[in-house]
Amino acid sequence: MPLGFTEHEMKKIDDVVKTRRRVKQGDLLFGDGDTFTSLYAIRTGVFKTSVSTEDGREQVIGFQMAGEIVGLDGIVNDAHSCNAVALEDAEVCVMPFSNIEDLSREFPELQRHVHKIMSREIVRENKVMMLLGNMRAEERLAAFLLNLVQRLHARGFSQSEIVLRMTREEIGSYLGMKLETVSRTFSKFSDEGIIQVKQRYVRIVKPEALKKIFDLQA
Amino acid sequence: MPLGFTEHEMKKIDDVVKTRRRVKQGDLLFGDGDTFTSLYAIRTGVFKTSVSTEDGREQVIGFQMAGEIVGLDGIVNDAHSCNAVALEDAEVCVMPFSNIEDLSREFPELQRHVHKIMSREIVRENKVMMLLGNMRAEERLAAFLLNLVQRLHARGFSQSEIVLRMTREEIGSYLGMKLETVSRTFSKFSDEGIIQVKQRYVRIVKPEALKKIFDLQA
DNA sequence: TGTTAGCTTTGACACAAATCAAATATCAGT
DNA sequence: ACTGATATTTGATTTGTGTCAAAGCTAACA
Repeated sequence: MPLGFTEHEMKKIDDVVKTRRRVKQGDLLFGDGDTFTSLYAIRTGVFKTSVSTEDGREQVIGFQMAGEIVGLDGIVNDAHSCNAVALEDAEVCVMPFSNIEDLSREFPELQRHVHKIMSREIVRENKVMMLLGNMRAEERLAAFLLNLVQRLHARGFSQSEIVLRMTREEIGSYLGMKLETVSRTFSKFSDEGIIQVKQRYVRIVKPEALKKIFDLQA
Repeated sequence: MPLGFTEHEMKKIDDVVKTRRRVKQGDLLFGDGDTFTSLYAIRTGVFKTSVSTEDGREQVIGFQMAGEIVGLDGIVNDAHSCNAVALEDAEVCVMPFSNIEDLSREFPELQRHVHKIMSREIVRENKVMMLLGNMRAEERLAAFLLNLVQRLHARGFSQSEIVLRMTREEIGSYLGMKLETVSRTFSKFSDEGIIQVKQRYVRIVKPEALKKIFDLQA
């Protein structure tokens, strides 16, 4: 939440955020087609969001963690158009969107904050499109790992160690490649001494080498 | 613009939209890094929006036409993070974002409208991610063509005839494939009698066949 | 502590799309 | 209307990933 509010204002804003909901690992926070009522601020746990085709192919569109907002897809049609699944036991703040709209008419700071959140999501997706449209498998995985540690580090975790909450298949879906290719690319980075991998545990040994892969590669 | 306003309200809203700007073919409406001040509603002409890597690869992230809004990427950092280029001579309404924010605090209908526009863009990008991550060249081009005629038809143009405003390379960039592959796929559809192509002119002969390609394909 | 089910790794092979290359067509500007 | 620049098509070949298959690893549960 943004700064710059009086105590009284904070109180009103806090009210929007007071409802909590726990989501067990593997459970849906919301699903494609569900009626849209609220945005969700993740307090703990990691989620994946995904869309599916009729024939059953899944595309993971993002992995979200503490402090991030999910549910923005639902605003336009008053119904969600993707699935949000907890990858580990999680807790979210349920923020009824009508309350958000009411309050953000009252508080310009909050209004601006909401707009920035939506714009940030658009910009994030632009970057993913670049990744999916232009990059090769190694670049994609390098970008993915760097993005992940950076976000984890911003939340007080290690700069170099990651415990992945998602499977190779989910990583592959997000990055537009098959799980075998994800696995092979992990192995390749490991052979080159850039990372250490043991199943879900990844240690980034040479972050510069990863950066090099994904911005020097022609 | 949404309905349900009084005459007086309409007047105030119209004021936001009164500034016009002409953009010549090939010119930038805004570029990556430009200070963000306004959203732009396209009145005439077609734009492409794109992002680039340091090493010069371009990823087209969308083609926008009359009635669509560009510039949402700029809100989060008060600076644009993509380029918007006119693919033909165009005219836009310049809508200073601070005016939009002021007015949408006053008019809940407008506020809701702005939120929906941003959410719609998020949902659109989700679909593009599915396309880039999961589909094969033929499916991508089929989906692209169907999307294009559908939007053109909604604007009063033909259901079956398209004059492309973008090159094969720009289509390829958008769809995550090389221009040669775009050209070959056009030729293949043409050989199969699904479409007729002559350079930028495309006539969709069998729309069902295109639909079949992109939702029946395993 | 054994057993099962679900992940992950690795190998061999196939194939869709990229790359390289050349010919043709079209457009913009003089 | 000519001319150079740009866009498009098509062919030959290469290559990065996908596909299929099998074995190994891990974790959860009885």
